[in-house]
Amino acid sequence: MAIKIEMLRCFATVARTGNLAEASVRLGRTQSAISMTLKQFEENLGHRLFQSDRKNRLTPLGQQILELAQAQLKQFDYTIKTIETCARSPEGLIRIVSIPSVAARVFPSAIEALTASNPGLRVELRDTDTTQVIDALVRGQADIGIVSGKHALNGIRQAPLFSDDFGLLCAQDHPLALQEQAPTVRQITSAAFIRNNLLDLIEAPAFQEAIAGSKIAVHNTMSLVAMVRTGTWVTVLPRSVVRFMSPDLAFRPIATLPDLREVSLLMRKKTPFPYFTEELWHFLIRFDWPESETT
Amino acid sequence: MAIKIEMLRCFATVARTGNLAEASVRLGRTQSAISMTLKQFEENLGHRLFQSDRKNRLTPLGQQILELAQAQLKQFDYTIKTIETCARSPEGLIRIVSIPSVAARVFPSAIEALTASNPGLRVELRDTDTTQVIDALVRGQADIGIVSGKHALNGIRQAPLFSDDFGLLCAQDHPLALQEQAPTVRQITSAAFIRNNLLDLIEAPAFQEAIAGSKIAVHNTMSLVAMVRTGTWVTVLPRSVVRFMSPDLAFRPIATLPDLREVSLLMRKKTPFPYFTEELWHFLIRFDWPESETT
DNA sequence: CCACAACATCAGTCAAATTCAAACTGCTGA
DNA sequence: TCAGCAGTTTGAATTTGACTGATGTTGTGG
Repeated sequence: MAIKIEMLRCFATVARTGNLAEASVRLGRTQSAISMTLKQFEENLGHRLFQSDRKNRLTPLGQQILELAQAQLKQFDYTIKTIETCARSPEGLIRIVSIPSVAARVFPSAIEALTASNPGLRVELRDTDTTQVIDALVRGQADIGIVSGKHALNGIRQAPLFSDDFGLLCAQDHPLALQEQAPTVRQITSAAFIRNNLLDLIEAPAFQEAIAGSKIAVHNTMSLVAMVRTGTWVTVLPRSVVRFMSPDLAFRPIATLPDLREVSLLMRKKTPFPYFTEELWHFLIRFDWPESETT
Repeated sequence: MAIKIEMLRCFATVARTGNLAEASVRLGRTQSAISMTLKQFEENLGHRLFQSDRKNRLTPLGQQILELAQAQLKQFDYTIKTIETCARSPEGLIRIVSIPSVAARVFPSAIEALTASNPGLRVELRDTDTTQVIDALVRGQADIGIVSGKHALNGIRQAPLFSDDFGLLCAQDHPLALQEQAPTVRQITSAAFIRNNLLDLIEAPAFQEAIAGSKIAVHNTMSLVAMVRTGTWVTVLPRSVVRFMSPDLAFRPIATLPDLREVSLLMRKKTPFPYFTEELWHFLIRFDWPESETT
C-alpha cells in the first residue's frame, strides 16, 4: 500500500508524544490501531523508525523522516484550511502578509476600501518579519505581501513602495534631541543605545561596527518605544516606523548615514482571486506613502 | 468526512482531463468511483466545482481550488518520494541544486570527494536557474544550492563563493577578438549580438539600454555557444561560464563594464544529514574557485 | 526474578470505497 | 421534436482495509 497522509500523521504524533497511548488519545484511535498503522509505515519503508518498541527514541532515519513528515503535515493542513476558507468565501478571499509597521500604517484603510467596494470579500491579514513574509508568498500561503528590501522571486511580482531614512529616536528632552546639529553615529552609540533587528537593514560598515558594542537589544518595537519613552535610552529606527508608533518622541536624521530602508510590494502571479489582488495591488501602489525627508 | 489527499487527486485529474472516463483510467478506478469521490468532495465544500455534469468547465471556485490542489499534490508526491529515497539511502542522502555553469564546474570533483570518503552516500544533483534553486531550498526540496547574487533567506545559511566578470565571447578570428583595445559596449552591441538571460545580472543601465535593441535572444548556453562558434555572432557571458563551455572561443573583458556576477552558496540549516551537508559546504567554500581577472 | 507497563498480534467487526449494472441527463443531428 | 448517444449518476452488492477489544509478548525497574 502507498504511503498515506494518515501514516505520516500517526508517525509524527507518536514520535512527538513518545508513546502509543498518548498518541492514540490525540488521534482518537485505539492504541492497537496506532501500532498497526505505524508498523505498516515501517514495513513500507523497509526500516525501523524507532530504536526499540518503546517509542521514545527515534532512529536517525526516523528523525529525518519526522522532519519531512511534520513539514508536509503542516503544509497539507494549511492547504485544506485554505480550500475550506475559499469555499466559505464565495465572494472572494485575499491573504495579506506584511511587516508590522507598514501593516498598521496602510491596511486599515486598504481593507476598508477593498471591502467597501466588494462587500462579500474576505480578508486575512498577518504580520511578521520580511523573511517570513517571503516564505508565505513562495509557499503559496499568501497572495500579497510587503517587505523590507528588494527581492526578485520566481512567480512573484515586485514593485517598490517607498523609502525610509533611519533616524535617532529619543525622548523630546533628551540632550541629543535638544542639540543644534544632527546627531552623529558616534554620539548615538555612546549614549544608552538599544539595538533592534531593523538595524540589520543598514549596510554602512561603520555603523554596524559602531553598534556592535551596544549591550542591549530589543526586537519588539512596542517594547523598544516604551524603553525610549523613559528618557534614558535611545535607538535608531526607520522614519515611517516612528511615525505611527511614537509621535510623542523626537526623531532626528543622523549625520552621514545615507542608508535607506526600501519597502517593496510583492504579489504572487497566481492567486485565487486575481481581480481583488490586482485591485489591492493598485491601491497600495497609489497609496500616499510618506516621503523620506532626508534633510 | 474530512478532506483527503485522494479527493484532491481525483478532483485535479478530472479537472485536467475534462471528463470522468479518462480520469478513471489514469487513476485506475471505475468511472462511478470517481464520480462518487468527486461528489463527496463537493458536498464537503458545500459548492459545485464544475459548471455542469460534463466535467469540462470549472466554476470560479473550482479553478481556485484546482490551483491549490495541484500545488499540494505536487508537494505531497515530492515529499513521499524524498521519504522513500531517504529510506533507501541508509548511509545518507544529499540533495544539491545549482545553476548549471557552476554545477558542471565543481560537482564532478565535489561528488567524487564526498562519495569517496562516504561510500554509501547517495547524491542527487539538479541544475536550474537561480530562482528555482532558491525555491527548492525554501521548500525543503534541497539541502544545498548555488545561486547568482546574494540572498538573505529564513533558515538558510549563505556564503559568497566567487565573483565573475562579464566579457565578450566571440570566435577567435572575429574582428573584435583581433583588435588591440578592449571592446566597448557600443562595439559589441553593433556587432551581431545575441542576448541571453545571464545578462539580467548586469545592472549598469547603459549596458541594459544598449542590449535592449538586440534582435536575438538565446537562453540555452549550449545553443548560445554553438551560435557564437559559427563566427558570425557574439555574446556576453560571465568568465566562469565561458571557461568550461568553450575554451576554443575568444573571451575578452569589456571596457567600462564594472559589473560582477556574484555566486553564492546556500544551505538549509535543517537537513536530513547535517554531517554530510556540512562536509560538502566546507568542500565548496574551500574549492579553488577561479579568480575574476578584471584586467 | 517478578510485576508491571508498554507494545504487538489476532480475529472479528464495521464502515467506507469500489464495482457492476441500470437509469438518467443533456446534447446533437436528422 | 425526438431518437440516439456519450457521459454521468444512482443503487445494491461486494470488496477492501482500517478499527476494536481481547489477549499475547517484551522489556524494564524494583
